[in-house]
Amino acid sequence: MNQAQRGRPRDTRIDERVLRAAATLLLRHGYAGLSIEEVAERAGVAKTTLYRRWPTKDHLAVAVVAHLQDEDDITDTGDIRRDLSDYTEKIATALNRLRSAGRPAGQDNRSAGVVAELVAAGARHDDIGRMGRHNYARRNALAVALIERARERGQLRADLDPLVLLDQLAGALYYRVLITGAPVDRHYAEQLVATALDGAANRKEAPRP
Amino acid sequence: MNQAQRGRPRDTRIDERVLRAAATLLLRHGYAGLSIEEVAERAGVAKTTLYRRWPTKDHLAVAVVAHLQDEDDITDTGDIRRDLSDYTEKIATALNRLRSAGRPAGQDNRSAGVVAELVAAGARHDDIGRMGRHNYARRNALAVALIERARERGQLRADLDPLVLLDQLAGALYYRVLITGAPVDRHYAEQLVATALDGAANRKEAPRP
Amino acid sequence: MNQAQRGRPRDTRIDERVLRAAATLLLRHGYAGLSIEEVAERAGVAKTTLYRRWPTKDHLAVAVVAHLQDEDDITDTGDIRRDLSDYTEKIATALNRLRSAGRPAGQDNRSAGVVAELVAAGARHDDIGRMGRHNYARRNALAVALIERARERGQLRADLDPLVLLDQLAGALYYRVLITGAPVDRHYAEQLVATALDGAANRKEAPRP
Amino acid sequence: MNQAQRGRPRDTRIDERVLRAAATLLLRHGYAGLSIEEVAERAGVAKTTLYRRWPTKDHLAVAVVAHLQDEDDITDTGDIRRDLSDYTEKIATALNRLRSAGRPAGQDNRSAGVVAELVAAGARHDDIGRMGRHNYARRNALAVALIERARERGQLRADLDPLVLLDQLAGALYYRVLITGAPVDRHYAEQLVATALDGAANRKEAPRP
DNA sequence: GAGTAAGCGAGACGGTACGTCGCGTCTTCGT
DNA sequence: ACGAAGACGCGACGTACCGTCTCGCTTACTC
Repeated sequence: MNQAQRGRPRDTRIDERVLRAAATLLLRHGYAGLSIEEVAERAGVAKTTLYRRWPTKDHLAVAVVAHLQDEDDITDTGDIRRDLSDYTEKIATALNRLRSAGRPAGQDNRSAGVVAELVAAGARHDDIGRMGRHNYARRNALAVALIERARERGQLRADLDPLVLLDQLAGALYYRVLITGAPVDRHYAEQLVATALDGAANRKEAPRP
Repeated sequence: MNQAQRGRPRDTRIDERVLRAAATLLLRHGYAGLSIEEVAERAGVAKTTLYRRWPTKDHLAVAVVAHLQDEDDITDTGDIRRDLSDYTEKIATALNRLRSAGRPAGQDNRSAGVVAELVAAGARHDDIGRMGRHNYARRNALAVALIERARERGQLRADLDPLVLLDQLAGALYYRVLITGAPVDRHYAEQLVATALDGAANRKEAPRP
Repeated sequence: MNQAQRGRPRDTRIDERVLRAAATLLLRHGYAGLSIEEVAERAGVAKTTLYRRWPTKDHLAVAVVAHLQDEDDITDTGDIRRDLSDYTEKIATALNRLRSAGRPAGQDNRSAGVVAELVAAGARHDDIGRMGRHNYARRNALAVALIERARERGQLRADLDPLVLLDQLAGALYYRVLITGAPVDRHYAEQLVATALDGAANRKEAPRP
Repeated sequence: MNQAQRGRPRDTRIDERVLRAAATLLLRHGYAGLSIEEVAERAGVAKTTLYRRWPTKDHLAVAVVAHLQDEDDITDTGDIRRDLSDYTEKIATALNRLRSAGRPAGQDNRSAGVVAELVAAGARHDDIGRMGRHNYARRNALAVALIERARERGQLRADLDPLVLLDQLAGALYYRVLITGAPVDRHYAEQLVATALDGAANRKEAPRP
């Protein structure tokens, strides 16, 4: 059965207030600008209360970002080219949100760092890392299913490894956001999908004789 | 001509000693385990001397990694498939070095974090970010030239955007290392290149009707 | 009524431990030998805790000395000559304690410096200066009262300014300790009082005709 | 004979420039505001050059103040009351110069600290201490001679210890400047001398029965 | 409705590094 | 030698945040 409740129950409104305050700080001042001390003050909450829910600043930050990103689900229209473009664009949108949210204007490097710090957080704490990988696996599983169905319809090569294709799409986005700083948008998503599906090799001539 | 020398010249052996000490710490204990205080002590150097050369722990860390990675140049054998595989593998090797160096065994998450922290460092300090992007641009320029030559030889599509192809190759590697934690090796590099060149679409039938 | 207690109360034993450790260092190695870092270590206390109570090394040093000097009160026997000698001697004793405490032997210059550094501390920080002057004013007020009573008994001149007399007594002591390095003891105190009371002028002849 | 000169002779104009720069800093920002680094820069002189002349910041500071104070000599008019008042006032003037020089307005505590820091400097370095005491002894010797002559003229008690009288005069001044912060001026000097010469005791009645 | 177990606000505490400051020494070149 | 320039070692400073703790008070559920 349910564990009988003992003692005063947690005030659920607090989570909301804290996450909002933390999100503000995180997006405005980057990861370093997110200090537990200030979050507590802004949320009108004691530090103790914070630590009771998120054992670490890293955990809090992850929760903030998870809270920001609404679940994007995958649509299957039968047109794999379009479905993959949609999927890719959704990832791009989420990344862009983290990248530029709350920024005055121009290229916002700071928040690009937020993504990196989250990755680092995953490396610092096993549980965060596991959770992150689990989430990615879950998301990927849906995309893999999409690809499988297209393959069964004969739209994709029979020997294609779906994960490799996904690596190429999502990877390119992360690479741009994290490393080169180049922009990612709908157009880039489509270009990516086109290149990935049609191949870079020239098929007019014998690609491999 | 040469600027006349003013004052006592910097002791060049110090850079060497410091970078070595820092590299040891960074690879052994991850980014958090890299403390200026201890680097100074191990290198037998005053903390002020460190700060005179690297204004920040982030700057030092970047310098360390730059120092670790020997310049990988690109070879052009005429076989684009092989050249790209080599190039991709070189990146993978560099990433793996950061990932697992000094780790006892098994999957080493900690050092995956090093890459992430370096990215974050680039986001925290404009100068580091600029320098990083500049370096990537330089490396990419060589690869772009390689691709252009192959295209002129008729091996690649005329309408191919070389940068997109490179994003797909390098991006997939970074994605695996940073996000999913999957392994990257020679085999993966080849698989990546094959998928990218030949395309995911099934060409036996009409790819786009 | 009493302010309701908020938060964890300060651990009062810490003050004791810190002041003891600081006193040891101060008396043994002089002002320069008093380092917050080492006090913290010896007292088994975090540096932050120290700074929470004494915002500055100067503040700590003042607190240490204040803690060393037990309140010397003034006795009124009716014999002003004796009372002033006692008072003067008490000051001398306190100064000597600072001067020679913990010194191996011989003329101890170092600790003469402690007095000077405390004065300098009062000049560096307004709050310390104010507090110091306040304390001296309080002590002087008692002595002034003593003098007033003696004057009412007809033992002192009617037109005497008590503060001037006190300046002459205490000042001579500080002057010796700080400037000339000459010794101050009971005998000197009595000599001082005698000279001050009886005057330097020769009264056998008309001092001012 | 004189040691034959070897090498380039010292540039004598440098002392002047340095002392002026140092005096500015010392009077404007107090002892802590006197930094060798900045003195060197302002004087347009290398730090090395500074250290070749004054082995320590303390030594420099002492030199600065010594340079500021022009030698006050003692005048003997035959009127001991007036001579002592003059002497006392001269000391007061010198102290006031250190106390208020360069201050915007109001009571300037900072520079009161300069005096204290000089005393502390004397405690930190034996040679400074010795030199300081020597100077005071020299000055006092002149005053003692003055007093002796007055005593021989029958103006002062035969059993008077001249040094005690001087302690009372000079001490009171230093005490006010350093400790209580009270003002010292011509009027106070006269009051001091009067009290010291005539005595605090009431001579109308039997002072000591 | 008295007990009691937990939540909560507040703030002290230990700890770890950080980056800074100033001193006094040294090394190099040029005068 | 002296002088300018500036690197270097050293020692401490005061700060910032983290995450833990100890108070007193509040809010439920339970008996």
